[in-house]
Amino acid sequence: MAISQEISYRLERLILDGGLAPEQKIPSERQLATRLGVSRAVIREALHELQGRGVIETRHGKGSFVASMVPGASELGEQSPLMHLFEGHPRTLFDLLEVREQLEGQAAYLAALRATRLDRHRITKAFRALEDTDPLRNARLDHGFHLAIVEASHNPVLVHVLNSLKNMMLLTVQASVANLNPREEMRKKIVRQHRQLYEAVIAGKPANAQKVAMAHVRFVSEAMRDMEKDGGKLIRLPIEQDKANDHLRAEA
Amino acid sequence: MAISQEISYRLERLILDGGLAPEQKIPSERQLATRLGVSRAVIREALHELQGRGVIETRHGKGSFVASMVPGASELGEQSPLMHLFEGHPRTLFDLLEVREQLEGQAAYLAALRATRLDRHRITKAFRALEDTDPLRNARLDHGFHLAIVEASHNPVLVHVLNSLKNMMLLTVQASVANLNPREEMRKKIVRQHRQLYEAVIAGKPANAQKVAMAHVRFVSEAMRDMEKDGGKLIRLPIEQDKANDHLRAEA
DNA sequence: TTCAAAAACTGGTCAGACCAGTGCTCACCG
DNA sequence: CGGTGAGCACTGGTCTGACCAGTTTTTGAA
Repeated sequence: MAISQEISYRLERLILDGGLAPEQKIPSERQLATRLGVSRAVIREALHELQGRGVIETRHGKGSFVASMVPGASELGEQSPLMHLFEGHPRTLFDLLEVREQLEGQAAYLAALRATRLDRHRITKAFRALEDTDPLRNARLDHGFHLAIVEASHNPVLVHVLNSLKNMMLLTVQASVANLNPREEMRKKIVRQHRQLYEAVIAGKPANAQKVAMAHVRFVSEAMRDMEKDGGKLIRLPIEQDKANDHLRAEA
Repeated sequence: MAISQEISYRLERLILDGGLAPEQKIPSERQLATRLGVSRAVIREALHELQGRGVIETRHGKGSFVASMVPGASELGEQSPLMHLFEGHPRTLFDLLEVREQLEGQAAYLAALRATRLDRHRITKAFRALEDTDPLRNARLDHGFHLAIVEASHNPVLVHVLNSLKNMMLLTVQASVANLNPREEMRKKIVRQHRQLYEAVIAGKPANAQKVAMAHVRFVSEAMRDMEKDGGKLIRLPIEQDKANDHLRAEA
């Protein structure tokens, strides 16, 4: 067994057993190296391993800290490993949308099923605002409308996951959504989809709401895909390899 | 962002996206360092991080390999169940399962649609292992089977989200299968569900695969709900201090 | 007393060296 | 001819010491 791994296990056990509390600071790399009688490189490798397991977090200039084991904030949140899957690969965007299609559908389904009076009131309010407002500036309202529905699903996990996915999307394609609406024809379709979704949820028709919500996401997704194509950028097919990483492969 | 982390994410994406198959060899540390224009230390840290996440395995003198999450070659010392030491809020557990039902269904759908020959091989291998093994000891195999399917969806976002959800579940209760299987009639049902799922995916029947996968998660979910009702608070592990590691703590 | 510069931390990266397993090659010996 | 073992060329594992880059503390001059 490699020393670096022995050390990572030792530290992990110490942390998980409660010897070190969450948020607590771990001794500096140089200190650990001295005390354990190994080089700093070994310590760094061990810490990276723990980092990979989500046991610790490391901050440049500050130190390493025991990660809070509550999965709420850091697990799927903004600092999620998912974020780093991007690297500007448009492929990931559509992977995201693919997942969102499913989850938005489920959210709509559950919302139609579980929405309370208060939920319906919120959804209605968001929908009215969306309809009455200048379509050129309604990105936020659009978000609010969908969020109201998701929250009406009364499933915190779903809310959280969808929120994370949406945040990640906004970081990459902020402009895209905005560019979608101005095209009159598309705007009308989207408005109609929203209305259908709204009515299905309020009317308490789960299956219908799900179908409409999924169609909505898929429509947006395909519109974006078309836009990408028109822009000259080619979208990679699902299973196609990423040639840019070819040099990472081992030779045969 | 640290370079070592960028590299680990880059490699991870390549692997999860199907660019590198399980058991496949990764270029040597020295090669990676040269090709990516960084020092070997950075490469080693990145690899350790991936190792921590279980994405790769490293063998002294041989090289690093994409981990086979599928049973077969990972005969090395079974990692003892890590934490699982929480007393969960059952509510969150079922919220999680609700979302998982949807996503596992989607994964199965996409897998049936997109699985390559290699994917089918891996899935088959995992399925065979699952069928041929002592049902009392197959939590890992069950996980491997489902994971093989999820990965065949070729959607890294889906892989990550489902993995996160599963990790969260582990914080609440131990793997469901371990608790469910001992009941003979349930075991048989689960086995049949697995077989149906397997056949649908291999046969390339997306809709069918999705339906079966969702039914499977729902079944497990309901079984757990019943168990809860029967008053079974699940696993709890003793917490043991390790005084021998006192010198690893930072001074107050 | 105030506050900005400097010092003293922290982690991040680099270079080159050497040790330790693994596996291939090829010349030597029976 | 057929082993077979020593050597060599790989692989990862560790060490050293240097320097860069953020963060916090100390310090000294205005």
